Amino acid sequence: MGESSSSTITMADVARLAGVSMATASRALSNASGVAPATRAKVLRVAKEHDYVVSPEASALAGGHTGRIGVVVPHLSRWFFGEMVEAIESVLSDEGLDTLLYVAGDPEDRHRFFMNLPARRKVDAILVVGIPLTAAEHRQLAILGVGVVAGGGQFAAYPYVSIDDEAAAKQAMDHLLFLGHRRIAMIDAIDPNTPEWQFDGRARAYTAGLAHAGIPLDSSLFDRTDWGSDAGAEAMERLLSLPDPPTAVLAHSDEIAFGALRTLRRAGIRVPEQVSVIGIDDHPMAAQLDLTTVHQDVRLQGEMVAKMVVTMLAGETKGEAVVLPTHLVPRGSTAPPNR
Amino acid sequence: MGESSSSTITMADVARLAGVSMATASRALSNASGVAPATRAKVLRVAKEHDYVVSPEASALAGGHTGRIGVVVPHLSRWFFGEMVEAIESVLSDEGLDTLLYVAGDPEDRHRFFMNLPARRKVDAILVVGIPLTAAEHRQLAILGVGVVAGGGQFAAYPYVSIDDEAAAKQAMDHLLFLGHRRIAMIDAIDPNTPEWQFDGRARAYTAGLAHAGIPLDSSLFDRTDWGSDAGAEAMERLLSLPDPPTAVLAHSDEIAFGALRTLRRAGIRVPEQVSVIGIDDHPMAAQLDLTTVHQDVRLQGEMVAKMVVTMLAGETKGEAVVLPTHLVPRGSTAPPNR
DNA sequence: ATGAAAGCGCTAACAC
DNA sequence: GTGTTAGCGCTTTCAT
Repeated sequence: MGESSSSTITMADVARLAGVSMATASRALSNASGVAPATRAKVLRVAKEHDYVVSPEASALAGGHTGRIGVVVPHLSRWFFGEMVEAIESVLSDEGLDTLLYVAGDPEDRHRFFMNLPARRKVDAILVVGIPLTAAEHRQLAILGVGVVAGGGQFAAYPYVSIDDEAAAKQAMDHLLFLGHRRIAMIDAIDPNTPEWQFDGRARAYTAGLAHAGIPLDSSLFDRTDWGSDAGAEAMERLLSLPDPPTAVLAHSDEIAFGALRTLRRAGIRVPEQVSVIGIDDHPMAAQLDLTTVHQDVRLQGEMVAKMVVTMLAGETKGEAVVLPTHLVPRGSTAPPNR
Repeated sequence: MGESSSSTITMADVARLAGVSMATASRALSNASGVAPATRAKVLRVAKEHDYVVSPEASALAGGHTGRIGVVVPHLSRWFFGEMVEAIESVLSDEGLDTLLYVAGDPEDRHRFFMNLPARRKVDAILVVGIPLTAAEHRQLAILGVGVVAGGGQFAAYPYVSIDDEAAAKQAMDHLLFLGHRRIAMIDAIDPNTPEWQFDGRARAYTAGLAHAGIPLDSSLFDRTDWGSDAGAEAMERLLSLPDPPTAVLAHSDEIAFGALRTLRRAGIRVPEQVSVIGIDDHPMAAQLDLTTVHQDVRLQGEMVAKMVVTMLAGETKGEAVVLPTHLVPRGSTAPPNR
């Protein structure tokens, strides 16, 4: 009854109670080798009886590692990242590692994160999700002096887990082309000033797909904007106000596609009869909205990238890169063109 | 050029380099009082020059606090929790506190979290989001020996920030009743075996609203299921197969409402002409789907609950509770009944 | 297999 | 205002 006098018990106490030295107690508790089974058992029993857990701070100070992994994401309110972090946390906690979360989405937070490095001396490794790093950021991360693994995007500099963005977008483009579309627009989430040589994979697949089909690129059909459904809605408005609107739209993501669908519905334009729309990601709401899209397994990516850091921590650092497959999910928002 | 020899510099080094004692260096660096401005400046300069940051482990060990807040959520892939955690992390990081994330949604994870208490000795406070605790869990949390603050739900035991669920659902019910509906169904996210005396606020508002309008409760119209749009879709199927289907549906959440809308659309039933649907939360996709709903400010809740722990840590522990207002957002999914 | 002892890097009394 | 001195609770050689 009542809380057991929560007066923190130390390892010294446990050692004494078990009739062994602190060294032995430490070995037993940390599951190290060189302890007689019987001794280990006794120590463990005493520890359990007194509800003892080692002080992570002291352990880290003396031992050199923190047992924490820093996870850096640009957002959490977007489904993709929430799902990813949920999967990562699940694996890490199974491994007895803690997740230290850093949200560094908008430019200001991002700058602060990479300049101040709040994770310094606090983590054993860093997991960067969905943030393609600049050279300067890459240099800053190196200061942390810990391993880095990346996920959910294309990163040459670190071991990573990702889909092939270009391949995914190609699957979407192939679908539209197969249906017979030739006047195809893309709404991309990318800075409008980005030069062609550093287009993201999805944009490259768009231009390549057109080129391959012998369709000249009409720059008015290549709309660059923000991510998010509002941006998608506005982009669709621009596309509709064109003298010769597209018969099909490839959205950089499902969320952008949602916005495009909204604009089309409000304009009274029927999908897919008058305009086809295809997204990428297979967001949970895509099924709801009957949006044709390209599926990627986000949860699996999170699990794999988390396992990758665990492996790295274990010292078996293979500088690997895992690329997960994607596939088309045909639904009701795409059909052959009527023009 | 190259990484500055990352050999970790200690406070002793900084002190020596600045020509002061470690104590003074410590005071200067921790922004404590009792240091001559000039001295402080010098220490700070030396520290910056050598790119020094204190060891959190050592500091925690000696000082007694960790600088970390444990944040416990049931999910992250759902918008509500992602948004909440994003807001919390934002405030905490502004305060120089780190966010230790724990996802304890499904029964198994939840049990493990509360039994093993992985956060023990690792955090200065705990923030529980969206998990109404059982008495046993409450007792377990006490073992942590740190302050607890709750958010996103109704919690009597701790200081908390939340909306008034009953009031929010009442706003929805009032709207439906005002429109003239009398055959109103509710799809609730609650275990079907829950006795009436421990209904959640939203369910209470439903039964109370009916009673107030003199409408007898038809238990076949009160559908209890899981959260999530799939559950909502299935519940709507059940409601449609009733001999006398409802003219309006109150969904426990927007996500459930999304599922209901899907079923209605697939059944070719027009909304709101034949059936009205109203949700609660004002999920970003609600606007997209033109769903009438009750708005709550999730981001603000996250910010406030985070500030509450900061206040608590500062010692000004007011056992307060903040209840944020909600309001109806009329959109196109509700209209007067036609039957 | 076990123990003794030396830190890990810092904070907090307590003196001066 | 600044310095001295104990620890904080553990891990880890190095002995035994």
